[in-house]
Amino acid sequence: MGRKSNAKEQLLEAALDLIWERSYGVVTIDAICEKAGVKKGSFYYFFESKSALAVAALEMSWTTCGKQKWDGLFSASIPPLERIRGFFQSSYESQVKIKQDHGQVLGCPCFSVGSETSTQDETIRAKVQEILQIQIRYFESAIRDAQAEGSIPAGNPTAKSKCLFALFEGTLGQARIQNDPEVLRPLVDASMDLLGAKHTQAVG
Amino acid sequence: MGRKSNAKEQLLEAALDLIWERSYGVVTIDAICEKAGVKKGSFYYFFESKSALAVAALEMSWTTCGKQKWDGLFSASIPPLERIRGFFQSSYESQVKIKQDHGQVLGCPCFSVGSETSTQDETIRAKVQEILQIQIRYFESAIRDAQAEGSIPAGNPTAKSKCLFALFEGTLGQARIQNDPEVLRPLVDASMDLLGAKHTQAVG
DNA sequence: CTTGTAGTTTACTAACTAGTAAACTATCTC
DNA sequence: GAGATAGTTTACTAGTTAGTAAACTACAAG
Repeated sequence: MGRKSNAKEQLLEAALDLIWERSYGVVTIDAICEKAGVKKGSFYYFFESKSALAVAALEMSWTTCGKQKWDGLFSASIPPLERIRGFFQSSYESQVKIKQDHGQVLGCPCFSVGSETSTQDETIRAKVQEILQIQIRYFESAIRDAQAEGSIPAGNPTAKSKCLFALFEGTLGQARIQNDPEVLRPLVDASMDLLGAKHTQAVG
Repeated sequence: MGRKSNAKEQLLEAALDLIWERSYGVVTIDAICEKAGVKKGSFYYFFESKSALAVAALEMSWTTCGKQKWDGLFSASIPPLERIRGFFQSSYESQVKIKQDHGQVLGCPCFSVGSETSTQDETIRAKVQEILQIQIRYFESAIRDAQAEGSIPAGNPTAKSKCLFALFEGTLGQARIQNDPEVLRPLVDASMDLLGAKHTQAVG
């Protein structure tokens, strides 16, 4: 009953896009509404604030896009070190494409927004932390598998995964600041170095 | 001739503080003026925009604080790997102190502001990139020295330094998002792992 | 002690921004 | 086709914001 609408989805998409391209603090509700083609009254019908919209947008982005992508890249059907190499290769390719589409390397929306808002907005901070923790577990699982099959030396997989993830996010940040996806290129090999793996040939 | 003033310095300090604590986009010129105890007319006497102020504040922060600190920590009088271990130990301690003073882990102002503004403000982006490139060279030099004395295996020092720096900034970002300086603790050892150094005892 | 210079203060405008209230409209169910 | 429900639109307020202009003040050198 009532009438149908895709305004909520339009707002979520517009918000994610604008915040990713620009930044959380600089994007106004008016700008999000305009990009979404939705009037401000409707915005407040669906969301109580910009903050609430951002949390919902990050959640949506992860559950409807990110998760599938990570599940595929970290599939247990792939040898563990190949998962990691493939993931970094894919990240590089993603940012190349983002630069083509948006004219800029944008990096990781979660980490950027999290770092920007962490001292100002607890709900965004918590959502970002939740998603990042999930992502770290993909690394952890692959590292554990690699250690089990003996392709890298034994060691604390939790610590190693955090380390690898920090390397990843730090490099993404650099790529955004330099607006150059090539900054991500060395990650494929650097990650293997970090884990103590022997060098192998490139991923397909 | 004319009259004396410390308004410019007050504005630079207030701006750096506020932008570091909150974020660039969310801090207004009015807020900076209030914190600095300076009227807006004076602000526009010294700076043409918030962007120009931010560039000047980052520059000042590096030349009057950062540089001395890095010079001391990366002094050639210290064995190369100890420089790196000492640097990460010092970064950890800094963030502990920052959390005590500001109630929050704040990370690296340069990287945070750079990531936030890179798609929006070319002058800030360029200044941030300049400072970050300088910082990477401290790592590079220490790595070269470590390789020369044989305490780590040979390898491309430029690539390794970028890698180490990304690990550093990524971890600082995580520490800010989690508001927990302990996230930085493992960097001392993780950096040695990354460089392929044998484990040694803790720094003094 | 006066004149030029460097910096300060006030008062203002115009645009923007978040947020609200209420009238309005489409669609489903009975 | 009468409600009820779900969503939309308009028009508004009150507060904030960037930026400007011009009068004002302290100081130093001649």
